Amino acid sequence: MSASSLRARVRSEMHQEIKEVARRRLAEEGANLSLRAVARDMGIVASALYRYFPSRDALLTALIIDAYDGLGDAAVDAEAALPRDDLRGRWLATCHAVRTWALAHPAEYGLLYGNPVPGYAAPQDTVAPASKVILLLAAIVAEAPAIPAGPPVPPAVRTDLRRLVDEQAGDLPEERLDRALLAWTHLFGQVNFEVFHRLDDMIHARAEYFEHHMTVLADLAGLP
Amino acid sequence: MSASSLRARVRSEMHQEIKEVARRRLAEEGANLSLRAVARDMGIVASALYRYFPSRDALLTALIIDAYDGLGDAAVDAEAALPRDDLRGRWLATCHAVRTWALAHPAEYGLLYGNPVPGYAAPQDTVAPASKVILLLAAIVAEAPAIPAGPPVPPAVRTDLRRLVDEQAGDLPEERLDRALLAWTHLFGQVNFEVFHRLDDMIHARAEYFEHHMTVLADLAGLP
DNA sequence: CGGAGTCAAGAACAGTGTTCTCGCCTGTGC
DNA sequence: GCACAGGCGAGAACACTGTTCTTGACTCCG
Repeated sequence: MSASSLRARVRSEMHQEIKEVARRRLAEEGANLSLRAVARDMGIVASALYRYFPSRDALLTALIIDAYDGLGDAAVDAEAALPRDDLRGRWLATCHAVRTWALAHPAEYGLLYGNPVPGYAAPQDTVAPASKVILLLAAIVAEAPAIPAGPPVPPAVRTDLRRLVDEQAGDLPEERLDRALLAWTHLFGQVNFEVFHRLDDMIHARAEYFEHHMTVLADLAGLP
Repeated sequence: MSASSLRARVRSEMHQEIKEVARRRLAEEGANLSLRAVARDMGIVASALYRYFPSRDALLTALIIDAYDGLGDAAVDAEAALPRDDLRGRWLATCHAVRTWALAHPAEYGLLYGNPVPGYAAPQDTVAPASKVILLLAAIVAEAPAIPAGPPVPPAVRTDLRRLVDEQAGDLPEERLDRALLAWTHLFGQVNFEVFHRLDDMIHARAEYFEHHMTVLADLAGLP
């Protein structure tokens, strides 16, 4: 048992190191990860990597899950650091954490929210870590005293939202989940634009720009 | 002259056909375009393509410019079809045109708004066609009778917006450009999520969902 | 201490973008 | 009408890529 766990431990360390090197490569080179380059960086031959990951896609999946976890944890930690009654603070902290993490890990962020990788279909393992941020936003909107009126939610959309609320076993009026989704969409839309350099020559004060728009969304979500 | 234009014409037809085949390949296979596959589809050897495009990146750039033009034209045409005084109609038509085009050309859309291609830096030729949609949105917001109050635009952001307005030789209060940018960000954020299959198991009534959120944004932009 | 199982290496295969050279062949300028 | 420069496609070559399989070594376990 302890012997088997010794083997298992060095194996898991090898897993970690491969992912570490792959992340570095990804950060330096951009989206297309080369197994042979990773192997070279480790002083190893490419085929040896197949002892640890059955394919390049499997390695990518591992990186994606780690990235979702990293992003989700950053958001959760930032949000948890604020007093529970500071709804707007918790909201902005979540948004800032997402932006900060994305700017610090652009390649990994691109893996998550950019073009889907060609032959790659996201396995089921990725859906839980992927939904951390939206759940966080929904939880904050749930506590808002009242949300500003807006156009009525169409019935078909209401059905979808109802189902989502039921699945997550939460208790949240559809209007509020709708606002949370709106904010979520906007948050990642804006981070996308910034990380993918779509704002480079347009907006220079990007931090203020981001904060400003997230404030508009906080208003729209009824956060005091 | 007419002789030289004969060579030039068949050359330009060849250009067109290569792009056509490449688009087909892109639509079927996904983001990573293979020159050799394109050549095979044309019954030609890969190196022959280099007579027409100096590199794979150059071909990609040509596809990207075409795509920006296609998307921009779709938006402009849809917007132009509505009476000038129907501000909200023009707004929604623009949004719908963008969504429809993106869903009809997912791979090309991914080229535009997904992960930046690895070694590829967008040349200057792409900035003009890329800004058609935001200019359209800004023009509509410019005609709104009044925009609803919101948080003040921070000074640094105001400076950026002022500069943008000056460059485009328009005449538009910063608050309005800010709302146009907000809507623009949201529009592409939402289309991104839908095209990249991030809403697949979440929202089934995606058309209504889209319309609903674009309506919220129209309100935010003060469109009657 | 012997054997089972894990590991890394290396060769091989099919595929990629890109470059270069070689003939062909045709549209062009006289 | 003709000679020829130029454009063109083919093909080989190079340096890569992911992936598979075999081979040999080494190590941990009974």
